[in-house]
Amino acid sequence: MRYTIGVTPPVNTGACLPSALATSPVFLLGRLGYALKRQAVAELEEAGYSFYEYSVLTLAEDGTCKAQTEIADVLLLDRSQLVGLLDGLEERGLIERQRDQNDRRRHVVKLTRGGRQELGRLRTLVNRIEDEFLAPLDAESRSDLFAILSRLARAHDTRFAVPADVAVAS
Amino acid sequence: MRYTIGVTPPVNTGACLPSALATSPVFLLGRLGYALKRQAVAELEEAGYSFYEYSVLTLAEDGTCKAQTEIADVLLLDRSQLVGLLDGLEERGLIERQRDQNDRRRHVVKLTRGGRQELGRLRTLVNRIEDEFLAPLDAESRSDLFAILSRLARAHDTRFAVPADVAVAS
DNA sequence: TATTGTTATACTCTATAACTATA
DNA sequence: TATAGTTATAGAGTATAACAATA
Repeated sequence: MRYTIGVTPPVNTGACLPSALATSPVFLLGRLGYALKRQAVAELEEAGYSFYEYSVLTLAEDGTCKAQTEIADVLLLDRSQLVGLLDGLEERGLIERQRDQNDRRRHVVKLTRGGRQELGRLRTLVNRIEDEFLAPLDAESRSDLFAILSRLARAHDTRFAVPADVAVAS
Repeated sequence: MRYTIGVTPPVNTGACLPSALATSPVFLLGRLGYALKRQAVAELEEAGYSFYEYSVLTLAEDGTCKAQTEIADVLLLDRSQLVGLLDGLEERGLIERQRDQNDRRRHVVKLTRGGRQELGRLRTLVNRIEDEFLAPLDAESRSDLFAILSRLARAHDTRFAVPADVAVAS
């Protein structure tokens, strides 16, 4: 591992980034995104899960994506990658695969009771990591950041589109 | 490649991310950082450079890091990785390695005139990509975002520390 | 013929260890 | 003995192609 926050503080060699890099949005956003995710990946791994497995459990709970292809598409990974992930989760009794009776090629992925419990644990873990990461910001800055990131995400990635009714309801 | 903005718009399969993921800072920040960097990586590659090569050229221009170990530390990559990068840049006449006369184990990395020219081209390229990425935001949101990201970066990564005098001067 | 889930394989990065020359 | 640069190797993660079952 090369870069984490919290667990392994970055080594201060005294050297600083040149401002041409330190003030570049690509560099800033790329580095922060990577650092935060790295931290989440590390702690999830300690808990026995990969970040993908956490994402898959979340998607299985949501239930909008039933078939494996849909799950893979939403998570931007290949169908073939998903197979091994689901195998592991199924062996641990966290999800179940059932044949879709309408189209027997498809598998419907369902979260088990145990899977729901584990997901709750993992979500608590991730929430704490996020809080720690955002700790240097006051409440207003946090909500500003969230609003701006959401706007960018919606503009660049249709998967972040918010169904209007849902947005109003919740 | 799985995820780019601009060049290859994300495929809209109609499926949306569950809000538990879409509203998660880890997911948002991770995804946006990855997407922006991915775009920069893709276009730099078309121009004949890797993102690391672009970073190395920038560092060589800055001149604060002279030895290879220092450059590697600041860019969070291993010394051994840097060797090949510098080989390629030197073959193309963009940088030069000279023995440090005070400590003959060390190499001093210098940007050549040609390297400076190329760096100018690449920086224009990266600036354009960043502008396109931030296009959905108004000027105030952009400066808010930049301020917040900078604060987070300084809090979590000492390499982003701003020497006080430099901060005032520029 | 096209699609779903699956399997097997290849390739790219990155991490690690070991070597040399200098200190 | 420790450090700078280098080289070579191994591993993780990902991309690609091909297969069987079903539509």
